[in-house]
Amino acid sequence: MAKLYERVLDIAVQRGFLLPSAEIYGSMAGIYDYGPIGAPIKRKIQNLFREIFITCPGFLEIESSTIVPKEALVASGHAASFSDPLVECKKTKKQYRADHLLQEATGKSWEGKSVEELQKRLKEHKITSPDGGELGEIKAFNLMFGASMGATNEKNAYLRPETAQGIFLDFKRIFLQNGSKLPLAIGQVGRSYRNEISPRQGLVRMREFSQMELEYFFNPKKDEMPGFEKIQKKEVRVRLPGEKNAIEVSLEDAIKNKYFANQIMATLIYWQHQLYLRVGIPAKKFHFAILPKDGLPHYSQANVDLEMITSYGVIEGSGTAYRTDFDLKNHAKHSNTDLSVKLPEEEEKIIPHVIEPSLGVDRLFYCLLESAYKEKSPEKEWEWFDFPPAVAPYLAGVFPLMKKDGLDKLAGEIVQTLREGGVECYYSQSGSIGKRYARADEIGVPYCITIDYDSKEKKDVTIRYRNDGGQERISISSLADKIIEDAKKGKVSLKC
RNA sequence: GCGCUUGUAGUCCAGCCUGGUAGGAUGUAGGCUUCCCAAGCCUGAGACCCGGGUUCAAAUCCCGGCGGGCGCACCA
Repeated sequence: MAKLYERVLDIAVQRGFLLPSAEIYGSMAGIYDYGPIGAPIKRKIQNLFREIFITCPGFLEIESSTIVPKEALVASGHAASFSDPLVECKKTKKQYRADHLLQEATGKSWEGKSVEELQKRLKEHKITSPDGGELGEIKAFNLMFGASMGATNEKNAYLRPETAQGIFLDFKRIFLQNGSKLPLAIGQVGRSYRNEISPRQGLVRMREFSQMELEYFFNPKKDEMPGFEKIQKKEVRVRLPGEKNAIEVSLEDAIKNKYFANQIMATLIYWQHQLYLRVGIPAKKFHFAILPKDGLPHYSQANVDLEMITSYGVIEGSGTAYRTDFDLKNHAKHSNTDLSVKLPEEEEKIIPHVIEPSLGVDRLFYCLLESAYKEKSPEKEWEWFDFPPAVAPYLAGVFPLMKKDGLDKLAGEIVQTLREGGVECYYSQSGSIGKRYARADEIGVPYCITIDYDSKEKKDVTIRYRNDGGQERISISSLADKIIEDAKKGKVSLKC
């Protein structure tokens, strides 16, 4: 019995959700193209993020460059922490991290030390591999894609390993151009790149992937969130360090118990909870894991990971990090630029603190595929997707019962009417009507419109609902409004 | 990156062991059929992952590469 993820990924490629990138040249591991069906779904997920995280008054969206100068990533700590010193056991050919082996032997952390130093210490402590073999030379493996800008072979730039850094680099000008006050929230949706040693698990570990991030800059002395009282009783599922199961807890209690650093962090987590629900991930399939202090990334003071439960096991769908002033402080130092700000309420200039939710688009997309996937059943003898209308690739398919006698022409007019009425739809006249319904189910289209001989006389059509196969007769003039109205009912309530 | 395994039309699969015209199903395009949950008939287009080797001859045997799956390692 094949694993669910295997089947889902197969179907995703077969039905045009995903395409293997550069397939005619043999494909590339860890890189996928989004096909004609997948691309609109991804776009809709990203737009839901925008709707929830960026369209609030005072929230801004930017699009920064994907190439980042080397110095910026040295300052952010990525140049050091994204480079793994790997060493091979000559006997078993297994790879180990030199700094981890040293840490085991000496009890102290060797992270970020130079290859030369680690090599010296390995010899000094006469360290052998855990398999008992002799160790080879250390090779630095950089998780970032290097780039050479200009007429040089030197790697003087990198493809960004996260979208966040662009926001920090642009912060000063945006702050000054937008009222010079805090809080200030800047979001970004875009591609990031990590040169994974061995990409696996389809969309879970990719070399090129998309992120949705928001940097919420605030005065650390004023960490309230406007409007928090409206949502403080809302509950999210939280998993505590060392615990296996998640528990339901209200946002205000989560702050009291120090699971979340403050109201800002609690709000940004609640918005993620809403985004996942609106994309169609069932509440039981995800929760927020509180990271223990010693498990934090190099930039973070507090971290909450969104964990998704999938057939791969638990995978990380997002991270919410309290980055403090780490990034701005380091960029200020390395670039020799003053990134502190003068606020009306403060005597001295301060460096803003930042809380950042960082969401993986591709992982969320995958999780959606897996949770919407439906096996064959007595009701439907084919595999289909139960996408909420908000993220379905099309809202409707338009089919003439026969492709002659003017039915095709009338169907073409209805497609036009629907598009003008704001309904994304597609047209198909191939095969029997039942076959076209099945095809629509297979890519998760929620509504099918069929034009028959009566349609010409009575100016009405059949609308067919994906999930129960039910049909009703409806006038052409009210069709677009009816579909839009129905699609809205699939929505979870709005925030803000 | 290491080990095992795998690669044939858009998709699923046969052929490979034992070298000799690549076959089926499904999809797709066109035609016929007043077709509402993958109906039927006719016609057409469509494939041996890439490179090298052995051989008169390679989808088939051998080597290498690339991709997929599993295990190990790695996973900011």
